[in-house]
Amino acid sequence: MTSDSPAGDPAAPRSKRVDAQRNRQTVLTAAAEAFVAAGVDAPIRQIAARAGVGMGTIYRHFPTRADLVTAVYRHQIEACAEAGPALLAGHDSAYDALREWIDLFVDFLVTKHGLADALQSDSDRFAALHTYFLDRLMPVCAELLDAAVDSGAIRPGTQPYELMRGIGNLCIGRDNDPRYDPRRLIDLLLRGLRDPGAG
Amino acid sequence: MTSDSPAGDPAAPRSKRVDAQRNRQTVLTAAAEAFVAAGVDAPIRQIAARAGVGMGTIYRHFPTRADLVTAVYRHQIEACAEAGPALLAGHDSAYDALREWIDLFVDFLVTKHGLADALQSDSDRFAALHTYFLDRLMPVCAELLDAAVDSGAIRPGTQPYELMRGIGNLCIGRDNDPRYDPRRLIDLLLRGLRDPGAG
DNA sequence: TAATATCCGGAACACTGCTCCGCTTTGTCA
DNA sequence: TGACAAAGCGGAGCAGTGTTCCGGATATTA
Repeated sequence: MTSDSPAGDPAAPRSKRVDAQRNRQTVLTAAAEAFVAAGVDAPIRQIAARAGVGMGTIYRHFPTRADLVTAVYRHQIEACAEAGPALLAGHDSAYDALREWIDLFVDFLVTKHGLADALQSDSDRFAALHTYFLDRLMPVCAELLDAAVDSGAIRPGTQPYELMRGIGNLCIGRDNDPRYDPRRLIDLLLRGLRDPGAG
Repeated sequence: MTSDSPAGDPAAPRSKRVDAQRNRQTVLTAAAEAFVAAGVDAPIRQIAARAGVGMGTIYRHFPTRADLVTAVYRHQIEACAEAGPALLAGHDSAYDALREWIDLFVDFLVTKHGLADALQSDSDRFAALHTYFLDRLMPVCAELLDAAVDSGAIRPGTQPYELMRGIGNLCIGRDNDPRYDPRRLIDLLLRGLRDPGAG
């Protein structure tokens, strides 16, 4: 939002060359397709071939893989972040808002093959992705969590970081094994979060 | 237990050469060290160098990485499996037995860096490891779970596979971030499992 | 149009898993 | 003991991946 606006920004020394802008978009599209087909681990060469560009082009626009993944999913991450306050405002029960937001978050993770895996990957390649997710979504989660605690629906003591990471972890696993549904376990988790002494 | 006994088995055509047995043990020791130092993803070349053998030797004794990991941790997996019935017999409350067994399981996973990650790895390299864990531990978990359900301590409906995999997933992440403790989330999970209508 | 800043492509390097086969060592039998 | 066959060993070599780098192509500007 700060660097993409070519119009009349006096601080911006110059706009990107049009071919560069075009390539950036082409790579983004190709990457999105490749991620669907092969997960966020799709080989760079494969993405480059699909986009019809060289590998160098991808690395110039997106120095790390996390940058590429972030760029591809930015809109959806933003949507998820913005849904938090909206849900809170639209529900009488903060707990219901929290639950629905988590549903959104889980849907996002499980439909992007390998995204949850990447988020918890031990490799440094995805560190920036991890950071971006946390920076953007953890405050939202914290707000919902606090509201639910304040309303007495859930017990205090659980930290937003831990909850988000736990949910993310439960979403790991790209197969469609019917024996494993992350949502059922997350449901259990939320149930365990409820304060038995409150409605 | 079936192939390691060289003594007097009439079905065994011949015992392994002593140098082969020695190498197998050397590799096992080196692998254990490497796993501690670099996780279960430690490069084969590295393990080979540490053991002072060629890569071919490792691949001959342990055709897949899962075989190597399995062999290294076999004793501990067995111990975990055998602890199940013992805990059940030693506790009045099946729920307490289940909880303690899960503690054991979690301790095992979190102390072996990257083991939980490997268990849920998308890669086929670890498929056999996954299978071994499940074959050996899922029946144990099922027994404990059934007993806890029968005693009325927890609600029915949760499958052992789902529970084990969920717990395994929660243990993923090799860092020691104090903000994330799998045990706290697993505690929440167990709390959600309890039948609110029972003691 | 000419000059130059920018960008592109992919060869090249490093690292990994894994296979394959010539050579070495061990066990056996006369 | 000596010789032979079977078993085992080592690591070169192939394939796939991430990442860097720079000569050449292209767009922009004067």
